Amino acid sequence: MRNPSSSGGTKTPCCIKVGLKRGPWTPEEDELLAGYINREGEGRWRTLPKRAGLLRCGKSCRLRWMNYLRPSVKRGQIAPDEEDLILRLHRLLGNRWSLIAGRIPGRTDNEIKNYWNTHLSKKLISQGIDPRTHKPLNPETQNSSSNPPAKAPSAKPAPRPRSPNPSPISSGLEETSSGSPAIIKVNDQLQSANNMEAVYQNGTAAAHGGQAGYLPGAEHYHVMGLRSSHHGLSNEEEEDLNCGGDDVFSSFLNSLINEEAFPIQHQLQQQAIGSSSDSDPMAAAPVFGIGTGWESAIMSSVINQDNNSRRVNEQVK
DNA sequence: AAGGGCCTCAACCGCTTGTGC
DNA sequence: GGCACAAGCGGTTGAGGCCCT
Repeated sequence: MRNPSSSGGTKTPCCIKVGLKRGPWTPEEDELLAGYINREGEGRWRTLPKRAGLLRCGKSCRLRWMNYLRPSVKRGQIAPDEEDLILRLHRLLGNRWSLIAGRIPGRTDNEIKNYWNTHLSKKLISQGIDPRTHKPLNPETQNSSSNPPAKAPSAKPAPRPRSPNPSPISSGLEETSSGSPAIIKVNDQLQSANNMEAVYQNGTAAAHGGQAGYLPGAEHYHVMGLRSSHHGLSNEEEEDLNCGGDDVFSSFLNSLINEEAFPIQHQLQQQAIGSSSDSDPMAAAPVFGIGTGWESAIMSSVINQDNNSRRVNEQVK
């Protein structure tokens, strides 16, 4: 795909540095990689290419496996319900594609990211919705067919400073001085969701021992309620993880995703039916109450989760 | 038919995070 | 605490196909 000679940065890409192959994968390479991983399993990507007999860097192998060769990867069109889920999750999580992908079986973060950038963001813009904040665009630009924003810079996610806990919500708060209280509430709640994620990551970090075959992020995905069939655990182990794991964040996310969990909002939506666009994401924006009590549930469940993870890790050993 | 522009998405890059020593 | 290494993540790129004129 990309021209190797086009990478003219100050740093030399690893693949060029060691004279490895770049660009599109050939069927032969796919076969080599898939065959090796099926025999030996995932992991140790840095040394995998040499062991598998591939002239690729480990990163490239990992990406090819994760995004294309992995058996669980679903190919083909994004279904309408998947699209709706992506929209809802993006409203909740922002550009956190791996988190979004984790909740959509068979879809990869790359695929969802591409689909968002090429389809959904444009769709939102055409509906007068800012794809970054899920808030209405400037009313002046709204419903303005003479000034289509298809190629507007906002169609692509704006570069954001990297941070340990990137918060898509911050972008939603930028204009809250003029925004509605409902949006502020939403964003407060979502910020809490981000914090919750951090709690979970911290809470399970101790259980992430360096066992052979351990896939970083696999338990994290589980904890986050992200069903992943490629984490290297058997069904029994996965069930063990599920059992008693609480998966509160997953439940929380589900409750956010499911509008039925928001009676007020649902009521508003019912009222809005017929009077506004049925696919208006803002019409589906949940209106949160304060003090749901989930935070304490999270904290207690973290302890259970941690203990449970330790137990499972012992079994894996 | 041609060719220019647009669109899609696989692949890459740079950075961050986690872990072991 | 600092360093090195492995892995994951989000942003970006560009080849190839499609569409329009």
